[in-house]
Amino acid sequence: MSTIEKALGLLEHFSAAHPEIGLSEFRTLTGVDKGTLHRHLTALRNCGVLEQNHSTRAYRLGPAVIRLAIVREKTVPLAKTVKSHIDRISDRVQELTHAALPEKKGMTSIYAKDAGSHGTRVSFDEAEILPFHATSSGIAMLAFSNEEFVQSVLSQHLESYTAATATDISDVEKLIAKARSSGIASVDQSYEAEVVSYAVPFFGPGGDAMGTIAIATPASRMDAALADKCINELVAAGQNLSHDLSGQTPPSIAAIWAKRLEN
Amino acid sequence: MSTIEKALGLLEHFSAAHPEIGLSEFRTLTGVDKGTLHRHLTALRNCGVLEQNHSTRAYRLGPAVIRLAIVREKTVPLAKTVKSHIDRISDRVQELTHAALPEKKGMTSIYAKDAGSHGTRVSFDEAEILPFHATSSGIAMLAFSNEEFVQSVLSQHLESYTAATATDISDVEKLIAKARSSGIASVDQSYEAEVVSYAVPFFGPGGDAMGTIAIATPASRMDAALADKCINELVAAGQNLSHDLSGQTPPSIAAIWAKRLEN
DNA sequence: AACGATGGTACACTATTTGAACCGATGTGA
DNA sequence: TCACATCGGTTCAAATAGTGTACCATCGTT
Repeated sequence: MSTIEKALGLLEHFSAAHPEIGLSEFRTLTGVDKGTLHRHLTALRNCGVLEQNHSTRAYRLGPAVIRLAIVREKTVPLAKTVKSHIDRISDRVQELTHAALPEKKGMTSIYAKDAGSHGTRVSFDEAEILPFHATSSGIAMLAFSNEEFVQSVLSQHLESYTAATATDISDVEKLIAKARSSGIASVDQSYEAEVVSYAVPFFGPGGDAMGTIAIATPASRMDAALADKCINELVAAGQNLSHDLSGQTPPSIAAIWAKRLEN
Repeated sequence: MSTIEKALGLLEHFSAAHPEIGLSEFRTLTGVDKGTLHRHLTALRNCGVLEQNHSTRAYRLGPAVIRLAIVREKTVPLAKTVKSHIDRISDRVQELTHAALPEKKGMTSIYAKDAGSHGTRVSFDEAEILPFHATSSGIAMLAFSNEEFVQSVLSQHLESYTAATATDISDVEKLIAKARSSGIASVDQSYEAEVVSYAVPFFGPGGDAMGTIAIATPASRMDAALADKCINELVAAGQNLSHDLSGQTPPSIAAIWAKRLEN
């Protein structure tokens, strides 16, 4: 693996829950030698990708990533487009709705909205990492990605989060197969207890899945009527969002989705 | 220079005006060997920092930067804080107001607002790179950065943008000295003709300048009264913004600013 | 069909990266 | 106060990964 990939891999350890990481902590997180780590971290700091807390010397993400994100958004106005669809669904279904993009370790949510006024609601943070095998977003992504990527994900350790988490490769493959045939992924309390969710992918130019949109609700509130509503909204949004991003929905999925909306 | 820095340096070539860059174009931009470039670019692509246009094979910024920016913003809520101050100034002065952060090649604007309803207005793009020596933001930043950084900037070629651009080191140093003594930087049509601007830095914890806020107006509209208004707004915002970011304004500047606001 | 672009690849050479050992500062408990 | 632990950071010989030349494949154009 190139040093570039090793160094950039370090950035994956930063999250909203873990925004600053010191040298020693990095060593325990990664197992990489201290000297090497230090050189990588200072290189990243010199580029503005990281900066250091003056008092603790711990590293955190730096200002350079802001510019990159702005330029990216001007290049591919994904956040803006996604936002409008999520807002619409959230408004109509009155449940937590979010969009996520694939990263190495899982899907990372880039926007979430909960318009609901219910007493119980699903808690959720942007930039959270959602494991592929245990969340509807992850299954939806895997179901419409190339087999090579699926296998690389499934060959890693499949952590268990609740009693219902699928931790066997064959079980996850069943979820994937079901998502492929139905055009929609669903999981029942497999990542967080008392939370069920549905997800669909959206497609970019070239017909490959770019990311997912999902609805998560408390298990107690989910029934056949709500499930139907969620699925219809997601399928419609999957089509429209792909279209807005000048993407191409693969014909096979387009057919399944169209059939779903007829009913 | 480490390979990490070389590779990440490639990202500087992407901008809103130049969102996709092919291999050969990169070669002419950087002068780096094609083989090396290709390996660096694919490494960045593997990390999600870049992605490739399917049809043209050209590279553009990838989805990974979105997550990084979200996490960064959750770590240091700069954009949010800056936005509220810019909106306020823009509203009160009715002229184009923006905030910028230092990058290697110059200041990059992260947020801009033009509340003005005038016939003439300054055109402006976010993520634009503003050269240090020719813009008020750049001078404001240099004036309150360490001397080592100032010299590294001044020792590079100082491009001329208008007839009024300061291209001599000594001329730029005069602008810097003036900004240091007055607590505010100003340039008169030195980057774009018919545009004059004022800028102040804001400070982070540790008392070092994190970035700048600036007002730019058409030269025709600027007079002593408007200049006074701009300066007062900027100075007040420089103080407040530094405070909101839990930063420390260095005592010397704090004194100059306080004096300014007394009048 | 030859040409000139383009993006991408293979391999010998060598320069960069690596990691064990070391340094200095800070903090802590006996 | 002292010894000890822990922190971030540095050094330098050994080894690995990076480099650039040369070459290949594909696409459009002439």
